[in-house]
Amino acid sequence: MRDPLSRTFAALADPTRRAILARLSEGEANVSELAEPFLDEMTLPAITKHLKVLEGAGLVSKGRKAQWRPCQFNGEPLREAVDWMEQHRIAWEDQLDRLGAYLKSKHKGARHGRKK
Amino acid sequence: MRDPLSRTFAALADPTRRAILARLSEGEANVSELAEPFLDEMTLPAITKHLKVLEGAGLVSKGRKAQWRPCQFNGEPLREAVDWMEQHRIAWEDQLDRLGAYLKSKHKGARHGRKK
DNA sequence: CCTATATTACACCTTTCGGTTAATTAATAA
DNA sequence: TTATTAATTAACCGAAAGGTGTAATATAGG
Repeated sequence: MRDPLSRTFAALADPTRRAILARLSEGEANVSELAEPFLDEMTLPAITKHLKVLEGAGLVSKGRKAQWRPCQFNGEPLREAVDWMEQHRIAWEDQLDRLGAYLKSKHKGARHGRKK
Repeated sequence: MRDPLSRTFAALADPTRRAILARLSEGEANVSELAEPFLDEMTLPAITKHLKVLEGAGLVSKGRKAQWRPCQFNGEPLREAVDWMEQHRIAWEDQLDRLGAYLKSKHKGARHGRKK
């Protein structure tokens, strides 16, 4: 996943990472706070790795305060990702609209014995 | 990746698959048509696999017309994905707004020797 | 039936992912 | 200095991802 968009989507393609982001979108937290809800499912190094993926995607930035690493959410990369999705979702809807209009016109044409 | 959201994001986390979706958002196409732009980078079975990932995420549906498999885009799964991103992006912006307001009030307080 | 075209299935390989345990660094506190 | 807390690093593992080449499967048309 070299390109930024792929990195963003890949980072989001994991429920643990999404949960971490959801937590961070409420406000900053350090690593052990982020890890706490998952410590019955996985260990701390696993969380460290997840955070590194999120950092790599630019979705999280980590500071330092004594021995703690306060993490912050960064929603900026989401914009490009949302844009991509919306652009193609809309193209798809337009496509459906055109299909619908075509079918409708064809039906009318059949009923009236002509097109338009 | 068992949950639908993870499947959607994972499917989008690959530039080849995104290109296929982009192509399909313009209108239906069969497998070899979709493969054509990539045949110098990879083989047909690779495309078949990518299509299967996209199908698994519900982003593409495949029909059959003689020996061709016309593929269609389905933008429905994108809705949930966009919703997730927007929800947290907005929470993040609110967070920034609150921080900005706090800093501003603190500055005023410092200038006037009191808070509020 | 035979053949050509479109697509998939199968077996395999290499790299990445998501996790582990154990050791290590960094900073505070006693 | 020693101990404690927070977090990372390193080495390793199994499974999944993303490819390949080769065979198999539809389907249409002589």
